[in-house]
Amino acid sequence: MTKIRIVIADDHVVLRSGLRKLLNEQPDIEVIGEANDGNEAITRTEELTPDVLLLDITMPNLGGIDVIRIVKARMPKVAILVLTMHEDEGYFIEALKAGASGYVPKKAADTELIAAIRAVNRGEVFIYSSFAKTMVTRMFHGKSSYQEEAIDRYERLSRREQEVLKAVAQGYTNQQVANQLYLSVKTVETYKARIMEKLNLHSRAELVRFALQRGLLTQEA
Amino acid sequence: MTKIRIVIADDHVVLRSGLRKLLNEQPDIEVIGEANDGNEAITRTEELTPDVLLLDITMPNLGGIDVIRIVKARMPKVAILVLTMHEDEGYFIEALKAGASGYVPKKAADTELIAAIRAVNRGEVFIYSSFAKTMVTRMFHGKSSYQEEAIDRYERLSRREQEVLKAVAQGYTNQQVANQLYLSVKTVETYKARIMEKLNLHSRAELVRFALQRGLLTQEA
DNA sequence: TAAAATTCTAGGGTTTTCCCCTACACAATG
DNA sequence: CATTGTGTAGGGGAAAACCCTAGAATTTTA
Repeated sequence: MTKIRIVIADDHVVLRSGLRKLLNEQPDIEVIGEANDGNEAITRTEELTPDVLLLDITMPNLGGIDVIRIVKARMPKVAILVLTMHEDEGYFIEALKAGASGYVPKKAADTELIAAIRAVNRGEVFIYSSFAKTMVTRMFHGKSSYQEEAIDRYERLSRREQEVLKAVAQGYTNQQVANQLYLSVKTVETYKARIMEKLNLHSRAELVRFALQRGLLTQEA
Repeated sequence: MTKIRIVIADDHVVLRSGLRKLLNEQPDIEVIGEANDGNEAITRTEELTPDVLLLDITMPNLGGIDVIRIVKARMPKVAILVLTMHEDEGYFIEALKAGASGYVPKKAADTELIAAIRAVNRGEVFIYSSFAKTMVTRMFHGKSSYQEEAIDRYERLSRREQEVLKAVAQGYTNQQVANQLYLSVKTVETYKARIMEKLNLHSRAELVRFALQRGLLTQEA
């Protein structure tokens, strides 16, 4: 009997250590490597070719969604299970679209995590119960497509537009953004208008909420 | 030889489970209880009177800083060790002021966490190395008092001012805030001006940054 | 308990910012 | 080679924000 070979990628060392103990206790699971950020996650996965990559989305250097895409492109046989503190449906959908096989929040029970690992290793898609429920509810209320489409469309913003979006959400005036990016205020205004149109937003408040959901606003920035 | 008795309070069940394994492996440490939110942290601590309360700051229902204050007021003998993903100096200082004996980020190594537990159990204050470093650096640059005072002064804002601060940071216009709170725009403008003065802020961007650091901007809100 | 400070509320007038529409060059794409 | 997307920007009017001032209510302090 071969064990399920796992690489854990999470920037919280304490969590990794704990998980390692927890998972190694299982008779059918073996942690074979760890990674501290997105880049490491990719190299470790390529080096070790695990059965399952247990991945946190919010990590320094390289965002988890991109890691999923890259790993899936290079090694489609590695099942990716996202383990995250985000209980946001936006991330959830995106992770699955990018190629993840499962999505488990950190507030899940350890037994659920283990069940998820086994499921994705068998080639199944594991959807954490409360997310499944939320999805159904949202769909009934017709909110799903509306909001998730907006979140999805973020990727279609050009680089400049993304920069402007972030700066505006941070509370800078158009003039200040223009100074930061060495542009005319007018140019910034145009970008902003296009952003609003593309994302179907109608006020700065909505724009800020969007940025928050996308994780664009952090302490460091 | 009596073991160090610990209660773990964190809303991430997976993390708790892992930590439990990790800590119970130590010969001198014993996890005697867990809590899923701030309220539970308090009741568990009162029920079990552990030697050390290992506490996450960001939890639902009751914020960690308040938990520190309450636990310290009711059971001053329990050492509180904060374990958090925040690497923000603001939280750090506040936690210590509120009565925590130590502060360890989740990205710390497991050995450091264990060392910290032993230290606070002995009655020492454990300061994670990088924070100590940051503190010293900040002091040399004179930034410490400046910014931390501002963070401190937040509590001196009146309730109305706090409401306005939050709403403005969320990107609402003064008019929109006024509508939400059933006030005149003019009143909101006055509050905003006072907030800016009290916190020594000079633009919406600074206000947003402040709100972010204070954790006033979250996905839910 | 009286005086002082703080808080809640809001208007007038000026300055700044934002928003709608328009415009053009360049690149990619079909 | 024409349509679409991106980077850039202006003019002019509307909206929002800012500075100053101010009174009533509440709280704190001397």
